Amino acid sequence: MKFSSSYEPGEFEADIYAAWESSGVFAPSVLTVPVDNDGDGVDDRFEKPEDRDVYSIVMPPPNANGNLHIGHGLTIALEDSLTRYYRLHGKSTWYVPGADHAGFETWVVYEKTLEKEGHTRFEYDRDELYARVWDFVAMQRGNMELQLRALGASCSWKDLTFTLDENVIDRVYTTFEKMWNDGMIYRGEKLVNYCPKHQTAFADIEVEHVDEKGTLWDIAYTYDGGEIIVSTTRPETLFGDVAVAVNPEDKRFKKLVGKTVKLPLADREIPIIADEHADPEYGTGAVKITPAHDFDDFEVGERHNLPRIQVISEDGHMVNVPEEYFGLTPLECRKKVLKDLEAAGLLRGEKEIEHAVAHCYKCGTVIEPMLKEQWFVDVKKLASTAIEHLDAGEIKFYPENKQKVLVNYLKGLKDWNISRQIPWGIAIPMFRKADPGATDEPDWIFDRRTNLKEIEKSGVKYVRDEDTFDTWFSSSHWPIVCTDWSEDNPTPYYPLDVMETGADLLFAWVARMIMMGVYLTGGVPFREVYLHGMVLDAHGKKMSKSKGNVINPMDLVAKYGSDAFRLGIIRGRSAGMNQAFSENSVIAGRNLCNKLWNISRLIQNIIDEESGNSDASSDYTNDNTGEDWICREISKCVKQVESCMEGYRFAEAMDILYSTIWDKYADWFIESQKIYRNVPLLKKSLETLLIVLHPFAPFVTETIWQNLSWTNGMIINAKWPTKLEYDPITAGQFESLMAVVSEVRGTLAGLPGANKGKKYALLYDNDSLVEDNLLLIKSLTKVPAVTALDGAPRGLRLALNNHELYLDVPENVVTEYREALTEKILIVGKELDALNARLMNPSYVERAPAYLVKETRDGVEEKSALIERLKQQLELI
RNA sequence: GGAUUCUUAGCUCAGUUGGCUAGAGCGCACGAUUCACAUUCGUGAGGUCACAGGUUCGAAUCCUGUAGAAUCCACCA
Repeated sequence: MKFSSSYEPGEFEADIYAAWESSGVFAPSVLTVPVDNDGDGVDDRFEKPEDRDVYSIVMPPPNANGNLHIGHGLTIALEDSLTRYYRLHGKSTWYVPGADHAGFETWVVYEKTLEKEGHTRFEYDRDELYARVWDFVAMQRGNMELQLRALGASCSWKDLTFTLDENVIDRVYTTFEKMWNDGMIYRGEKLVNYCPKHQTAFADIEVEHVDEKGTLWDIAYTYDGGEIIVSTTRPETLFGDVAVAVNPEDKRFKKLVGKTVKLPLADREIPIIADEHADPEYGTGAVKITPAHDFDDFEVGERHNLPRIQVISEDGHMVNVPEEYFGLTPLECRKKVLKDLEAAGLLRGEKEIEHAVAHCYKCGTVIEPMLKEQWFVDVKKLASTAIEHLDAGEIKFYPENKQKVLVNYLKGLKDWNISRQIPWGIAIPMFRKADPGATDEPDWIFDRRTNLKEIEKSGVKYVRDEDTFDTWFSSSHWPIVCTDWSEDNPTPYYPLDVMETGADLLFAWVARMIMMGVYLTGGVPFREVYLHGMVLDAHGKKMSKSKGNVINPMDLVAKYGSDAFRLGIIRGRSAGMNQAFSENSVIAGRNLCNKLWNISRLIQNIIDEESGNSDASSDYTNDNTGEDWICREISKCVKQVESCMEGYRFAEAMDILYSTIWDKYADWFIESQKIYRNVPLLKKSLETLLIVLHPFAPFVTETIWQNLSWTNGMIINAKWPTKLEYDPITAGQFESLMAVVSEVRGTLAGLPGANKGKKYALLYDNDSLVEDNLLLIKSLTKVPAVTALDGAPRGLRLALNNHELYLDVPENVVTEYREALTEKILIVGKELDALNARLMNPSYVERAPAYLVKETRDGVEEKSALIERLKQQLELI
């Protein structure tokens, strides 16, 4: 087999992925695990999750017609590592890939291309637009899926779920119908966040609040014998005022409550009312009430049963206003109103203030609160049931604190506006009676035939609602639709083992999946939630196109390989934390892959040289120095990786693997095997490390596996290793040897002056550890010779270890070394003092655990002995 | 305004219930090198763990406060 001198990922990755995919290994092997709970001979449910041998996880669907960004790269790296890890454990794993129609995002892109062609959405009806966007998406689709493959995602492609798939729409309609029947859906005229540019409403969560400077104007509203001055940032909405509110506790205005005042610039009287909303401390303490254009005022209006007067239309122009203002944009109107107020002597002051202004998260346009009839979901029950399940600890969160944050959010959750005025989405299956006064039939009926503009029921004509669902409404079904769960067809893959996604989606998505899962299935949709933080640029700044600091994951994959990217993106990352990312960590990953490749190359060379040893790995025995030790270290590594994966500590698992492979396996064990060759152990140990690394670096481990002469099948299907056998005493002895080697190296490198780094022979006196490992020590330290001391000790005594060892350096060099030696004595002396001080403290000796006290005592003994040896050496000079 | 989190080496970050002399990668310095790997090997420098108190035999870790940073939520006209 061929191992070139360095690992070239580009030569292998595509073929390896194709081999996995065509072998069918991505699909789950077990479909049902029936259990007969009550023993009546009929299977009535599936195994409890903790007993089952399946593992399920679904992919947060990337935009179907987009490209993957760095965050997707992280998502895939994490989810695929989990999937592969549990597959190696023999579980039937199901990683369901997805593609998102990305309602609003895609719509914005498509609307731009429409504009470029000189058209607007208003020229077409909904079905036409839907068909056009469908084609538009189909044309661009596929990139994302290729990129998932390039990242090594071992997901079950035949189960790919698109958010507009028929079964998704069916499920959403079924849910909507159920909610409708349960009385949880209502049509309400409410103020919604409305983007005048996109002409659609948004959920609260889709709105971005930005602190901005604004002006607060004081305007006089007059009444017989006086005036009341109100403060407002939006004078143009004055025509929609229906009241002036003052705080009931505010003594200044107490007498005025109940009076009416004249609305400036308009011929209308409005009442002065008392409401807590008015803050005596803010502005003048009196506030105008415009229920149709302000969220607070809307609520005040509800409390006081006030009318709602809409003065800004959905396309952003003034309506229901005096003629001279009609048709102006709100901004034009504001200017004119201010001018006219000033002329009328009613403008009493203005002041700069800072306040939060809502913006469209996509185009930045200021959100206009707009009175609209929309479908709402009553969330009270959904949220409270979800909270019950969360409080019962049915979902474990990583990081832990997110559970509290989520419950807090659910407690304050407002009713959910699910109507969107965008054609690209799932149509709302509701129809309105064409002639409101005609019959006793209901005004609205549920019907799935959203492809029809009109339907007839009981002889009454109904017209469809043209709106579509908020994408989060359908997305909240994701665990259910991906696992194909249904009332009559429960599956062992539901609930999911884990939901992995970005921490920024905790509210928008995770919260809704939980509410929906609990509502529809009676149980939580996943057992655990792992939330990753944002991937920031190398300087800890958010990546954005405008800043030009966006890193494209595919560029890194092309440059360093898929595994390098995966290793790099996971490194140094912990749950929920936004963390910086730089190419350096990818380079470190690439280096590890290359290291492993070369380790394998050397081992294969050794095996090729040892004739007749190309059969599958067999039993091994540890015969030589270092072998028990590496078995111990690998066993330790496997165990630690297991515990890390259980706690979703990916970065830590990787660190452990990195140092085991590099600092232990390559630097010590492989080096020692250049002297002693234990072919069965070489095979076994390499296989073990390859398997344990495979979840993180699937391509290189599989490529090596395929290139080795003795391995069978594919590593993706391998069995997770059990511990390697070793003798702990021998394992410990090797550490003494390592310490000796390190001291020789360190001492040589630290020799003074021109002798720095020069190699001198190592002399030993009556030392079996050294005597038994002459060749190994010579090879590891690169000293010219390791020989028994003849005659009196000479040269430089190695004092750190309790061995009688000397470096055979000339007299003058020893003398020059004196200073370094003195310094060392001082340092060790300080350490000894610290230990002694601890022992002098009676509380410590009394109250600290015995093993610690013993360790301290041992330390004192050790350090004293060391100082003794160092002093002897000094005297020798 | 509220919530959550963070502050550890030049940089990016680990440090699981408090326990010896606080770790890693990258970077840096010095040295090595035909014989698996320069994507290499060896050695080393670099930290009053943001600050101030407290609890404890013992604090990077727990508590309180201060300062700074980030994210999310929020109706301040």
